[in-house]
Amino acid sequence: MNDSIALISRIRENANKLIVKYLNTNGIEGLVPSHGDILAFLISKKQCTMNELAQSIHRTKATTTVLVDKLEKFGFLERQKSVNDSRVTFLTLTEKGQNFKPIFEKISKDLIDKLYQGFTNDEIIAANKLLKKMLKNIE
Amino acid sequence: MNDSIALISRIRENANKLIVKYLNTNGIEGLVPSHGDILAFLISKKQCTMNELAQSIHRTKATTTVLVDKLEKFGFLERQKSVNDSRVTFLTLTEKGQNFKPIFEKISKDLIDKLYQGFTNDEIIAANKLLKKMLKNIE
DNA sequence: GCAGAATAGTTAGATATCTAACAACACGCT
DNA sequence: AGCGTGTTGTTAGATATCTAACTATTCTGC
Repeated sequence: MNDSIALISRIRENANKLIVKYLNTNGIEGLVPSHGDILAFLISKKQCTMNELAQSIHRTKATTTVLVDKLEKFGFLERQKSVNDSRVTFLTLTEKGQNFKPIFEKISKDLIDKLYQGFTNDEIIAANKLLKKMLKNIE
Repeated sequence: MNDSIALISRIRENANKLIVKYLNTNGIEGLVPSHGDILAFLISKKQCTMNELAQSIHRTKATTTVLVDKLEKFGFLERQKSVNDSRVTFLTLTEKGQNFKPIFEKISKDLIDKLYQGFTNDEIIAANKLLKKMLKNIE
């Protein structure tokens, strides 16, 4: 519907496909970028509530429930009820989930390398500055 | 999963929400950006096959069928079987669909204005150049 | 202590999107 | 003409994602 937006959409869709491809290459099938976002967040945060998680990955609580269900089923994370507030559920990575860290780092690097192939360092900085400015405009 | 990709994802998601909002504001409810892409393509192309359409909006044939079903149901476009090849279906806008043109133009303008608010002309040109370069890298 | 409001996470339903399979059709070669 | 291959658009099933509604729980003010 609009050239810039169309470009951005195409980049994102291709990036998502690439992420899924990299995940598969590293032996992780059936996951999508949002799953990756969750695992990445838990790698850095160690433990969080469903609410925190939903906010961090910019998804609704309902979507987060489904995403977490699958990760729990695959054995990447665990749920624990809070002892202070029984509405609250904490999430932590299992050992299997923690083993995701090196894979996550590799995929991130490969993705960036591919996205910015042929860019100078100045161009990379400029691109990110412009993207941040766009996002701020459209929030 | 990656800062630049995350930025791009956020921009795209916010842009899509804005498109839907603008569509609603202009009296068109129940449509999503892909519907808009279809109408825009038919505004410029007048008539096309399902295959051409699917390729132009970067969606699979299956998805395109569902999208077109809805637009046909809403009265924006019509299907006609080809007389030369009975597998082929041509799509054309109805009068209601053609009335979408000014709305489409307005939405496009509003969206760009918002995305590039506060940008110099050089920055806009630079942003698009960088985005094209990224897309080429990641295709 | 109680009532009303707010909150956390889940459930149900709808939808855009994909893959895979399919039926009908067209094409090219023998 | 017949056969094998390729093509078109649809159908079926799965899934991430949303909204809305919900239950159970917690919080706040009286």
